[in-house]
Amino acid sequence: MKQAKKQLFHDFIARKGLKSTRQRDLILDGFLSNDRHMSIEELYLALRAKHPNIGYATVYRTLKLFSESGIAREIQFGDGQTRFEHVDEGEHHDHLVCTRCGAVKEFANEAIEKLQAAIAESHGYLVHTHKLELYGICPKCRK
Amino acid sequence: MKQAKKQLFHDFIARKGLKSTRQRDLILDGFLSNDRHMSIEELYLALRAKHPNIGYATVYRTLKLFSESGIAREIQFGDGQTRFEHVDEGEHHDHLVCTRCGAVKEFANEAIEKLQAAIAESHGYLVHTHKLELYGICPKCRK
DNA sequence: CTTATCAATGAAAGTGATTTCCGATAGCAA
DNA sequence: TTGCTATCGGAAATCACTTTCATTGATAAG
Ligand SMILES: [Mn+2]
Ligand SMILES: [Mn+2]
Ligand SMILES: [Zn+2]
Ligand SMILES: [Zn+2]
Repeated sequence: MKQAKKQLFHDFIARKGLKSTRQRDLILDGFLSNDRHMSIEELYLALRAKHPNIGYATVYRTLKLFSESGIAREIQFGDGQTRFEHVDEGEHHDHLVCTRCGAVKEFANEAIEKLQAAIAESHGYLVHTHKLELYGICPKCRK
Repeated sequence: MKQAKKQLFHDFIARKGLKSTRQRDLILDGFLSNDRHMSIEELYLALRAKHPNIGYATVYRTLKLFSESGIAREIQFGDGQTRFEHVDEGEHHDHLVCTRCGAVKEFANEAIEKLQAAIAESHGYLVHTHKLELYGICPKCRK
């Protein structure tokens, strides 16, 4: 699955006539082997620990490429940091976010998805994305 | 209803020992008589047209006060601008946002709200807010 | 109706998170 | 191996707020 994403990204690189570079591979490895909801800075610092002179701008640009290639998606939990999560082919989920510790729980609910589609339909909108986030306190933080 | 909100805000001002100023009244009027989902800058520019030396910082601070007082709520549609919408006592709604022209349609769906509560419950989260936004193309933009 | 007091205001400076610029590097086609 | 450019990394620039500070003005006291 990690291999599949590497493959997808390499195909994307080739298709677009972009170059395969050491940095892109490092960043891809870092992204794929870390938490599913990392901010640019978190990934940058993690990579920086092993590769002292990788640039923030390169991490930033490469994450954008991951989004374009379809292996990542930008998310925004309202804490001022843009985060990126892994995208699995044909899968969709929404988020439960702990406002105390930042923990993120993913969930999928077919009934809600259907209701959303019906609402969009009834208002004549052609929906291409949606965002459903529940903010609260996680079980751990509730003690 | 517009009067009710003015009253609520004046009560808030009094309760907090804040001052009633010409600017706060102007901004309140501007906010109440405009679109329900304005960014700080949009409101600032609209006010500025009639009152050339009102400050951006004042609009900003006053909108925060509106939120505190309960007559407004901050929302974030992911376009990088914070928006403020009117709050009606005891009412809740979510949004359909046109990614072409920016049109916003409000909707409320009790079934979805119940499903959300059930999901939070099943994961042990104590939810205090949520965000549900459907992004797509509005009927007008679909032509 | 003054005056004194201190919150409120507006212009400008400061922040934090990107986003872009630019001279130096390094893939990769020839 | 070479030469052409895409990429890189560090720095500068942007953007959307957010705070600072000298001045102004709402209000309570006299
Ligand atoms: Mn996720
Ligand atoms: Mn609304
Ligand atoms: Zn938590
Ligand atoms: Zn539209």
